[in-house]
Amino acid sequence: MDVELIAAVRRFNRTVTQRVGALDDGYMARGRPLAQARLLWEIGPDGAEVAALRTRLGLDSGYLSRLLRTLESDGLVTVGPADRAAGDGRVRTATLTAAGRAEWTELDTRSDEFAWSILAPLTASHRGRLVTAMAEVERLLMASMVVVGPCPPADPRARACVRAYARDIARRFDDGYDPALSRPVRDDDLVPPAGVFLLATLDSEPVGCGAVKLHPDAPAEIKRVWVSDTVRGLGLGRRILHELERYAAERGWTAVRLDTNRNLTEAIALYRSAGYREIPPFNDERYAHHWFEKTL
Amino acid sequence: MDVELIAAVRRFNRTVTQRVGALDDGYMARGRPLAQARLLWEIGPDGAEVAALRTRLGLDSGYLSRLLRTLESDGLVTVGPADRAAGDGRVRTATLTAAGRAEWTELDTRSDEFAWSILAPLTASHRGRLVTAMAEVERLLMASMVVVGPCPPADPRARACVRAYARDIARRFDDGYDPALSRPVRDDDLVPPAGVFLLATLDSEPVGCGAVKLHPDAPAEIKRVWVSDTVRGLGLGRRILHELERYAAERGWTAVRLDTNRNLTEAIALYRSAGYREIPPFNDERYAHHWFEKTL
DNA sequence: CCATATACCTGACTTTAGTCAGGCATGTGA
DNA sequence: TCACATGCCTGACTAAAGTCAGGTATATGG
Repeated sequence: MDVELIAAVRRFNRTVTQRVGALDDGYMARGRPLAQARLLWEIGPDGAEVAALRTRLGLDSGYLSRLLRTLESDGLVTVGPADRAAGDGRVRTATLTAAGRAEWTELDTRSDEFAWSILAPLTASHRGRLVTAMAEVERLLMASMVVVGPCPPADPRARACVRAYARDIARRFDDGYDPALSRPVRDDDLVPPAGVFLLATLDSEPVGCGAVKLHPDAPAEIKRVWVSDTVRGLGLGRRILHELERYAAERGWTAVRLDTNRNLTEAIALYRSAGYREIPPFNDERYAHHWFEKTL
Repeated sequence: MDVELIAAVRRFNRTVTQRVGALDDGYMARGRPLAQARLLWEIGPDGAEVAALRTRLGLDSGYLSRLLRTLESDGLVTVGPADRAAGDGRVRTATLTAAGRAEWTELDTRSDEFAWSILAPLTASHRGRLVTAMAEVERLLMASMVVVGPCPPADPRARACVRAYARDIARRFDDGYDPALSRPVRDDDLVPPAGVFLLATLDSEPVGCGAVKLHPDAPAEIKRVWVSDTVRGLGLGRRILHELERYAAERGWTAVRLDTNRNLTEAIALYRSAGYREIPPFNDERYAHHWFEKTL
C-alpha cells in the first residue's frame, strides 16, 4: 500500500464528494425529498420497471413502493402492469405523467446548470483540461470497479463473452474465424478441477473473460482472454492473465502456455511484457502463428 | 454553454459521486449515524473548537450541540472551555477521549483501506495515471470554487492579501520592495465609487486579490493583482483581471492601464495575452519597468 | 394441481436529520 | 454601567429515511 497514492485518493474523495456531491443533491432536490427526486429522475421519460428501480437505487421494496405511491398521488407517475406482451404479470412499470415529464425535464435542466456552474468560472483551456482529467478519472475508476471471478462457462454472460470474443477475432484474423476449424474447447475443461473460466464484470455486466485448462502432466493452457472495448486500455487483460496464472500456480502448475494469432498485436505485446517467451508450436491450432510459455 | 463539456461533467458527477461518495460514507459510518461519525472525524486527534466544527460541517448550532452530547455520553469526546489562555470564555473545545482517539484511528484506517480498494485492482502504471488525473481534477475543481467579489480594502483578509502581495514582489524585484518608496494607494481610492478592491476566496479563505482605481478623466488604473501560489496556474489571475476591467467598463471607463516590474514575467505575459499594449510611462512608479494599456 | 418462490404492496414502527424558539453566560461598544 | 451581540446550550418539534413483518396476486417446477 503506497502511502502517497492513498493520500492523494483520499484528498480527491474529500474534495469531490463534499463539493460536487453535496451541491448536486441540492440542485436535484428542489423542495422535494431527495429520495423522491432521485426516483423520479431514475424512472426517466421512458419509464422503468419497478424491480429495475429497486436494484438501481438499492432501496427496500416497501420503501420504494411507498415512494411510488407518493409520486403517484402527486400526479407525477403512474404505475401499471408491464406493457410488454406475454410479460411476467407480477412485474409493474412506472411511467411519468405529463407533469412528471415536465418535472424530469426541470431536473435535467438543473443538472446542466450545475455542471455549467463548475465550468463557468474557468477559462476555456482550463475547462478542457478539467473535462479531460474527469474523463480519465472516470475511466480508471470504472476499471477499478471491475470484478474478476470464476464463472461456469455455460453461464449466459460467459457465453456472451465468448461470442463477442469470436466476433472480435473473426474481424481481425486474415482469413476470418470459423470455430469449427479451431481446436475445440469443452466446457468441462474449464470447470474446476480441470480448469477455470474467469468472468470480468462491471456492475454485473460482463466486460471480459479468460480461461485456463490445467492439462495433467503438462503446462496449463490459457484460452479466450478477451476484454470488451468499453474497458480496453485499462489493464484488464493483464489482470485477467495474472489471475489465470495465479489459479494455475496455486494448484501446483509451474508453467502456462498459449497460442495466438499474428494480428493480435496488443495481445502479443501483453504476453511479452508479462514475461512470456516464444516457444515452438505445441499444438496444431489452425489460426495460431505464435506460441508462448511462461514459467510461474 | 458547451453541451459536450456539460455532458462530460455530468457523467463524471454521476459515476464518481455515486460510487466513491456512497461507498465512502459506508466506510465512514461503521454502525454509527453518519453525522456522528463525520463529527468525530472532524474533531480529530488535536481537538477542535465548537465554532470551527459548526462552520466546517455546516451544522445548526443546536444540532451540533446535541451530537456532541451524544458522543460525550458514549465516552468518545469531552467538551470543555477553550484551553488557550485569555481566550474567549464562551468558546468551547471538543477533544477526543482515549476511546474517541481509538475510534478516530479506526476511521482513518478504514479511509485508507477504502482508498486502497480503489487503487488495488489497477496496475502500477494505471494507478499513477489515476492519481495524476485525480490531482488535476481536484485542483481545477478548487479553481472553479473560487469566488471573486468586492471587499473593503480594510478587511483583514484584504490586508492579508496585500501583505502577501508585498512579500511576493519583495522577493522577486531586483532591489527588494519598500512600500514607502512606491506610489501610495489610499484605501479610499479602492472603495466605490472611487474604485474597487476584489477579493478571491476559496471556502472563505483569501487566495487572491486585485484592485482598480477609477481616475476621473483618465483611464482606470489596475493595482495589486495577486494570486496565492496554492491556486496559481489555474487562470485566477486572468479572472480577477477580467472582473476589474468589467467593473471599470460598466461604469463608463473606456481604457485601463497599469504598471509592472520586469521580473514579473508571468504577469506581463498575462497582460499581453489579455490584450494589453505597452505604452510610455504614465507615472513615476519607482519599481515599474513596463506600462500597459488596454481599450475596453 | 400443489408447494414454493417471486414481485409488489400495506401498515406499523424506529432512527436519523434537521429546525426553531428561547435561555444562560460571556464579550463588546457606547 | 447598560444594551446588545455572540457562543453554546436545552426542549420541543417535524420531516425524511429506512426497516420489518406480513399479505396478495402471479409465476414455476414437479
